[in-house]
Amino acid sequence: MAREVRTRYAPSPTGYMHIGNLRTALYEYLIARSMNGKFILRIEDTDQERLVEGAVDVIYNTLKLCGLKHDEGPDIGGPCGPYIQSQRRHIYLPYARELVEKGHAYYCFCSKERLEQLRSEAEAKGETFMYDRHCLKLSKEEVEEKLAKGEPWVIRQKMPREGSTTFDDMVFGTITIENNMLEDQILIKSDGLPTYNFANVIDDHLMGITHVVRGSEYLTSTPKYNLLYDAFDWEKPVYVHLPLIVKPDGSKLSKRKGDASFEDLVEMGFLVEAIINYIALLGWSPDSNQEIFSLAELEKAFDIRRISKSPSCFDMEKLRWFNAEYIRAMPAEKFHSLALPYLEKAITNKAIDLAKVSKLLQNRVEVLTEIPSKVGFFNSLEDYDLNIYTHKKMKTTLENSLENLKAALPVLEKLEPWTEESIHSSLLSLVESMGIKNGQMLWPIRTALSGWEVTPGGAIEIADILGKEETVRRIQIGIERLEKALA
RNA sequence: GGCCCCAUGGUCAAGUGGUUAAGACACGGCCCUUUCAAGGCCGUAACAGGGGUUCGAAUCCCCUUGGGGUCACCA
Repeated sequence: MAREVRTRYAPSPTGYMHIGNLRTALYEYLIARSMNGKFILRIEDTDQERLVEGAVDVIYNTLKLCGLKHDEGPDIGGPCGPYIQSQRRHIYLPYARELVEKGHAYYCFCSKERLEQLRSEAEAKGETFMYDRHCLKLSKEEVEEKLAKGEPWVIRQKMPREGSTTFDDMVFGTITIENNMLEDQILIKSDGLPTYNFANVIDDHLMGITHVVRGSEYLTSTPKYNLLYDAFDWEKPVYVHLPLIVKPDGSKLSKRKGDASFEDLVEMGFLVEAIINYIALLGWSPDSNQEIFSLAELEKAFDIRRISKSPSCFDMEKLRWFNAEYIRAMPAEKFHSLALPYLEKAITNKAIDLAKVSKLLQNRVEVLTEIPSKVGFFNSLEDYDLNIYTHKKMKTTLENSLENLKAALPVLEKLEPWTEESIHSSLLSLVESMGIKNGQMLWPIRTALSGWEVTPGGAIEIADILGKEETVRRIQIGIERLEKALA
């Protein structure tokens, strides 16, 4: 029987969840779920210099928001704990020592200064710097002596100098790297903690990870990890390297350049379901034409073999479309509850029924944050350019607008009860009796009621929401202003 | 620069030797219509270039070009 599939999401807590990281987490989750496996969260905080306060919470919150429930992790425990590398610090050194004994690694006492100098010398000559194995020559006695003296040390992996290393990746296929390209990388740092390069191998093995899923930037260093697995005689995992997500200009997403993180997108008014749906399709495609996927549907449909190799571009427009699809598909009450915080800020007039405004908005909004800019006229009528009354297609002019507003005013003043239906029928029968086009009546009314050229909803819906009193008042203002202009 | 990887419309992408080269976003047009949306219908638009292999290449091989990644006591 095959081993249980186990994947892991192993972020370092930088306090910033970029879209590529999130997609990696999503794919790891989907691979595990689609194969009845386990999804593990492990925090890779071996870089003490980059620790960020509260960063781990960002990770928990994001996973939770997105519904990527892990089966094991720092917060919920599990059989392979602890799940935070800094809390596992004591387990790595013995493994490194084992490697030293076996001849696959060695102590190095070179100072950072020496290395920096060698590096800059190489750079000056236009060469690629690679550690010169200065400390490999040290005898066992010399090493013991330096250790006894308390000289700072690191442990380096001893790479083979000849031959090549080949591995298979589920998405990129067979990859071969010449061994002489591999540097004797540091396994244990002078602070006693392992580097990512070492810790990830030890932990992945100890945690029984079967599928190592990560960005394609790790492709060229994977041979080093396999050499480690071989040195320990451990079973190697299946590798799934993911193509990068890039910006429209082709460069990769980065925090430094201010590219949107997951949190930013949420703040920008995007729904997590839409974000997940969109990024799932960035680099993976189903075997159907289905575009809209819930997380549960993704769990069923996901297939590693359909991950693409080429990098894909993060397209805000497409995300907006997904977001709009989710907004339109949700029940009106749900949309209203999401829209409410934005509406309450934009509309302070308590007479306005915000639920009705939400109904108007649901089909007209792609992201929640654009709500305020669409509803200001409900709150109060601002001065507007009278030229809006003139509309060629509606066949309206200043003159007939005035005329029609004057005709509508008494009808509306008398109207009882004040409902969308009653407004509709009274206005339309007025139109009929006057023998004019609908637009010639409704365009001027909508203009008078809103003062805007474009509004969510038409004259009737707006009149209903505004209420009789305010509707009449705004029409009167329109009449007065038109009369003044035409006088 | 060395090494590794990638290459279908502006974007996401299907396609695994024989297709009129899907679909989606965006864009344009039309319809619907009280503005704007939504919805419906239609349309513009692609196999980077050059060599092979083959009866036949988007699909296989090579070269070129372009793009990306990687070369840390970061992950």
